[in-house]
Amino acid sequence: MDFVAVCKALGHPQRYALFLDLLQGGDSSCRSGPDPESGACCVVDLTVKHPLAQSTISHHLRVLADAGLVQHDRRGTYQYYRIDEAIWDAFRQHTASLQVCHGAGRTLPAGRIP
Amino acid sequence: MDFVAVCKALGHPQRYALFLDLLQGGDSSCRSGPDPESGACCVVDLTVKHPLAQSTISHHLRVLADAGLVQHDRRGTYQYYRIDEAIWDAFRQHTASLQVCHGAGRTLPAGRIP
DNA sequence: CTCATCCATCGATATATATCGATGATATTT
DNA sequence: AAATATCATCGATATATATCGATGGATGAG
Repeated sequence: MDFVAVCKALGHPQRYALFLDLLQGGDSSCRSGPDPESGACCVVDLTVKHPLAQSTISHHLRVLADAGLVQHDRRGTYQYYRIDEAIWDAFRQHTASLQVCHGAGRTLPAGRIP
Repeated sequence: MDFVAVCKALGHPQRYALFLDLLQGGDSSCRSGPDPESGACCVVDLTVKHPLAQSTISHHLRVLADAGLVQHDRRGTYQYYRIDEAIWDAFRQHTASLQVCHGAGRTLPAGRIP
């Protein structure tokens, strides 16, 4: 899991919106069949819900996939996108692990100190 | 806390490195005085540790500050940068709250389903 | 006062990104 | 086979970002 790459992928409003949509399993306006339980979304559905051209949606999904956040598989002419939970969990865990160091024992090197 | 803005700020390798440095309180090579406990870093220290021009470091710190991740205060000619823990905690909490929806009760609208 | 240091800002340049429309590949339907 | 639908890729363009060196303001030291 490349933390910086994931941040970069999520650091764009439209892409984050797509990501949220996938996180929520595409909700009610997604016709994702034949396995609605999987929470997958196809590109047309996303194109309907987001104010972007189809090619732009496709591009953003590719960026998310390159960052590892998203998987996809074909079913017929449809391409179903879904969150890669392992990567997302790894991201969340890494984020949780990054804490401000409150240690008091740091040594200061010699030099001009204001 | 603007999640997308924070992600964008962290979605750059050098900026992430600076962020980690600040998280760790600047560690031993930071002469951050007069309050080493505060975990603050001044720009020169960061310039020494990172392979970037001073103006570039300054720029990245500004991006981090604009995202709310980082605070700074002057002491003499030095400018001390530190993590804004409240914002960072909010980011971590928000990240933790974003989970894949495993709900099974989604409704499917009428339409062509492959 | 004068000099040196810290550092933000400016100007310039190269690279990257976002976005669209058009095109074409693949698969399904008729 | 022909028509239709999904979707990735391509080409083009506009905008944004990263990076540097130079400049100058502010502050502390001598």
